Amino acid sequence: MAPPLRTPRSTWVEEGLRALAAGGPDAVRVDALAKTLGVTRGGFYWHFDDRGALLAAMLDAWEQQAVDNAIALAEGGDARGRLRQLFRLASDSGDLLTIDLAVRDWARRDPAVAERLRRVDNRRMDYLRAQFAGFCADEEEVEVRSMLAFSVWIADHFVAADHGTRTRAQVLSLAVRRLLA
Amino acid sequence: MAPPLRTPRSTWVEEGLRALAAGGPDAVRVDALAKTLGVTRGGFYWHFDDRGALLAAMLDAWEQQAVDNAIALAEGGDARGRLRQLFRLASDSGDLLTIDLAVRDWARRDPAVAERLRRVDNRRMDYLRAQFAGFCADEEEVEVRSMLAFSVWIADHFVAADHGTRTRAQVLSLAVRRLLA
Amino acid sequence: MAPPLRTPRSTWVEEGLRALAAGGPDAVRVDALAKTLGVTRGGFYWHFDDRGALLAAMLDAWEQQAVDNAIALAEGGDARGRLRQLFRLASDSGDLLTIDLAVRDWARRDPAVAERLRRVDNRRMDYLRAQFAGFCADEEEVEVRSMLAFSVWIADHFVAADHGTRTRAQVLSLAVRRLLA
Amino acid sequence: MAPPLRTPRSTWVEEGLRALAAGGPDAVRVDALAKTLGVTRGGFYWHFDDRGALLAAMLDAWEQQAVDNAIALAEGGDARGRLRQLFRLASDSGDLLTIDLAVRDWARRDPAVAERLRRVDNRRMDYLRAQFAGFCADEEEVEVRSMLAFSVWIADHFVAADHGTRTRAQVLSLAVRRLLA
DNA sequence: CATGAATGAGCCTTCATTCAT
DNA sequence: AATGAATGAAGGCTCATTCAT
Repeated sequence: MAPPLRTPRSTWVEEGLRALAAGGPDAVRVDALAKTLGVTRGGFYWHFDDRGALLAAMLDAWEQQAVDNAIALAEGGDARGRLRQLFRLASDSGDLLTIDLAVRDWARRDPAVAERLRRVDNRRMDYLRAQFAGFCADEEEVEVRSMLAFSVWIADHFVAADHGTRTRAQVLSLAVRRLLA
Repeated sequence: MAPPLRTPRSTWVEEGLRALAAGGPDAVRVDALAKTLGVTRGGFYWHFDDRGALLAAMLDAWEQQAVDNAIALAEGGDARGRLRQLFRLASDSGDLLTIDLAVRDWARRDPAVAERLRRVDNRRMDYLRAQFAGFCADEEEVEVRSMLAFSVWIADHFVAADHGTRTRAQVLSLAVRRLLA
Repeated sequence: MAPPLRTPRSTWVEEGLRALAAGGPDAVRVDALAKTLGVTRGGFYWHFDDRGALLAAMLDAWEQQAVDNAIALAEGGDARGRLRQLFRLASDSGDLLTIDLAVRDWARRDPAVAERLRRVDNRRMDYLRAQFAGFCADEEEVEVRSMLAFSVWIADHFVAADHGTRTRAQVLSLAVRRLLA
Repeated sequence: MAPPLRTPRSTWVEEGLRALAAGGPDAVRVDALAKTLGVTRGGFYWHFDDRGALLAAMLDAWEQQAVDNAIALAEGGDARGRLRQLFRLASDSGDLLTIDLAVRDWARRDPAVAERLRRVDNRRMDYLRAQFAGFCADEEEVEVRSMLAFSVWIADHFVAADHGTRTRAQVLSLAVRRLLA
């Protein structure tokens, strides 16, 4: 909020990702960002050729973070522990996840974004497969469980239904127990 | 394409839903629709107070369809058969599903839309629960399976990952077999 | 200046040509025209797809006028009389001529404009040739005189030099006498 | 292209004239020049108060060159030879001429430029008169021929018409022969 | 002399909306 | 119901200019 004398490129990217998460790619408007950053929109064009260049930079940053994040989560414990940890973090780390959802939606309309998303999702699935393979001999079983796990993770933020007397977290935890059996 | 002399309200709604599916709520632009319908925007304002009124009407129409559709799918066979049928149709009925995804994304930004989505999703989950209860005694088990099924259905259209030597359809079918066990 | 309730397309074209004459193609700015016409720039886009469409329409209008004008000047008298008339009018009809000069300059930077200019100039030269051929047997002589006449006409508005004790008009008239000899 | 460690004032002026020739005064943009010179616009403002100062300096340089050039062309031979030489060079020396045309056009919109152009054109006409007077007794004749010669020179670059079976150069040469008779 | 960064005015274009017919 | 035309608020981009370093 405090207008820094110099607004580095990265600041624009971060603010852009925030806007993306909040309102989708259409909400990434140059002067909206400028206003939020307390600078004028003219300065933006020092760092970026045009709005498209910002969107591209944002995708780069997101891809970077998404991968780094997956790697960071891998630390410590055994396979089951790592998976449990993954699910726990999924519910928490709001910011990264909201960006993820926004990118996922964006991908439905932009083939280039779809391609990047595929790259990231594949790396995540690879990681899931590696974990399930740690305690699950049948390769087919590994694939199905990985897919179910990933689906639950994604759908968690798109499904709006209630679960009667149980909370969503409870049902999730039951599902996880089954997947880790 | 053939411009009917009179363009009824419903035509605007249908075209609006098509635009929503293709590009999200921001793509529902009055003159874009008018151009597609081969008329000028003037007529629009005879049917609707403003753009917001169209969006509301679109949501009404979608809610109606989404429920009718779930009911229509219930026909014939036993519980397992109905669930299998559900999954089969989910992969096919492109149009309705694309609208569904667009609404789901829209809901993340608009509380009123979120509320409607919750209503619709709850009815769908109720239907799923009823089917699983048909061959599954444990209530907890019913809830978990319903949730997994719904998650897979939703995530199917958001996940971009590949499945190695298997196709997505194959993995899906393996997952369904497990859920129906 | 009085804002008419309806501003027809032709008004934009006329005002555009005025701006072109006064400041070259770069001076044909949408909101400058709008301000002059007393309307908002938004209305412009009802009549034209974009600024380029206006420039194209302006060129069409100019080509039309330039040709009609040359034909209109052909009326009455013998060949020498028509040529004298041409030179007389050239000095007077300020508006059309200023547009002509602006187009001529514009053509140096835009190949499409250059092509149109060539069309118009060729028709004018054809007309000059026809007149000189009326009293001049040698074809070569006709070509040279036509070229000199056209050159004098064009250069008249680009040459800034003085002529000592004589006015430019006097020297011009001497030159014309020689060309008509 | 090789960026000198120090970019002297004259470099900016030369590049400015190049831009003027290519696209008119509007094309003389500070950062466009900077980019071409491989430096940033910062240095520009060390040499010039503002854009206007550069334009003024460009005009100074052009006036200087235009006069030097006219004098340089005067060398050797008799009057007729010098005139022939003038016409020959006119067709060739592309760069200087293109600048000349751009200035001539600019003058139509800027009185200060018009004034400078008048000065330069007058010196050129004086030179032409001196040559024609070398073999032409009648003063009136001298004036008319000078004017025609200058007109042909100027118009040569503004007229777009064709000359049927003859090339423009051929018609020009015929015209010159007549003027030197 | 020069760079990196920013300002602010100005221009082009889009779009929801209004209104007379 | 619909057309033709216009308004006005955004929003994207360019460019002359300024300024700290």
